[in-house]
Amino acid sequence: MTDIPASDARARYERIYATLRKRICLLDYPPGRRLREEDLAEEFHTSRTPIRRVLARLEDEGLLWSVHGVGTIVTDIDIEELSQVYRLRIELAELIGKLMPVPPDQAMLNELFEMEARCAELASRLDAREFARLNMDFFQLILRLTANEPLRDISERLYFQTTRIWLKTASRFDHYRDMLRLEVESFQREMRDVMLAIESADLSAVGHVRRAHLTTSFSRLLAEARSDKKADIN
Amino acid sequence: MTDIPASDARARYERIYATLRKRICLLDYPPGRRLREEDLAEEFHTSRTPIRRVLARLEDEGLLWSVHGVGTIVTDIDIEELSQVYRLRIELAELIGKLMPVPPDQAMLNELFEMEARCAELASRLDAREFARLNMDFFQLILRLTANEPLRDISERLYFQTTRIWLKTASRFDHYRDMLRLEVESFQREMRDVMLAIESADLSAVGHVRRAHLTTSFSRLLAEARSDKKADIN
DNA sequence: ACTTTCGCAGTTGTATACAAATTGGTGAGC
DNA sequence: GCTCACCAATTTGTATACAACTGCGAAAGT
Repeated sequence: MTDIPASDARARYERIYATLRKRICLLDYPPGRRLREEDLAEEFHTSRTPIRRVLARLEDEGLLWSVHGVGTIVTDIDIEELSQVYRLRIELAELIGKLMPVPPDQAMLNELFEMEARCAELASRLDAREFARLNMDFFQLILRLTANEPLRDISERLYFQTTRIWLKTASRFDHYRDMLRLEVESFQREMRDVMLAIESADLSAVGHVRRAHLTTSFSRLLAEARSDKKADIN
Repeated sequence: MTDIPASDARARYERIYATLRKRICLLDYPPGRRLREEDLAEEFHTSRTPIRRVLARLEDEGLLWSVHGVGTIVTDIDIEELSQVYRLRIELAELIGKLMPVPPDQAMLNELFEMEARCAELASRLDAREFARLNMDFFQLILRLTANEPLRDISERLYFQTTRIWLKTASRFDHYRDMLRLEVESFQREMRDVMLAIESADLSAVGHVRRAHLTTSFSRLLAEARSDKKADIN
């Protein structure tokens, strides 16, 4: 059996999809932003047709919303609506260590060490966008701890549905930097706890650790958002 | 706020999608079957363009596989590969009763009674295709027991990824009718247990019941499939 | 007889012209 | 000055012509 031809059409499709998804989740395209198919077609040196396939998928996943005659708009996100996605993510986090766990190899451990270094550097510099990127990379590394592919796909999908909310919420606050510091510190603890669990060769413990951190991180966010909304009303 | 315009383009898209998905899962389009975009376009009185959007989604979900220059082919299914999806479905079954449970209204109970009648009738007639349809309807009713929409979406998606396997596996056996009878009886018990759990107003019990039945039903299938493979080798 | 090459038929992928829908503004009417 | 109707610009949705690719078979060469 030879290599799969890799069908560069499909490869390009995946590349554009990943690119746009990342832009949306890092708020390069903030909620409400209108994307023009023709602009994207020009940027990626193609026609509207392949672009439309990418946009259709992003729409199916809830990141975009196309309206005939108007445009393709980045969806807005509301923390109350997203709380359901979080509830589910919290449950799935535990499954990652339970369903077909994959002991990490040395390459993976090395990547983890690198990330820890990036995190330490981040703790002193406090760059929100860089935090979001690190968080994303860490998540995708964690996914490699399970060989259950549907679980990986679904977890990733839900991750990208929720991850924008932190950046968006925090950017509205004046104590933005305080929130970020708190979050980076919490993330640092999560990485440390995950590494300890991995070292003790207990992947289900990784699940418990991540579940706990996801829960606290979400309720912290929820509390902030609600206090903000209350302040708006008054 | 008035009614959403319902954008009949999107409604048609959803309709065609649901139609083709059902055909694939009832084996009207068996694994390996080649679909021609132009035929489908003609059947649904449209052009290839909207059809291609539907096919792209079915491909993303693993039910189809498009190859440039060859055709769009219904994917084959292998029970060993699908066991991962089953593992996940088993875990999610329990969540349906746990995350935002929705007490069933009278209309839903009536539908359940109707299904029970269909099931009883089925037990005497033994029609595999009708069994698959009833199973599908029952599953979609169960989904209404949770208001957690992402959980609903994901559970549905995984259901349609796995449901063909029973029909496909069973149809290869000469004791096909025995298998079907066994399966219908098991399904009948599942419905009864679910209704008992609902009557006692304990939706998390529904989850446990369904988890248990899904587990046994899958291992039964797995055992059959493996004994068959072994017989092939000898 | 076997192998290899070439070409044709058939299908999906891409580009593009056109249709349909919405928005915003402009001007007539009051 | 205000309202309403209508038109034009803009953008997504659809249809279709064409390009790219694959598989198969025929035919030529050995």
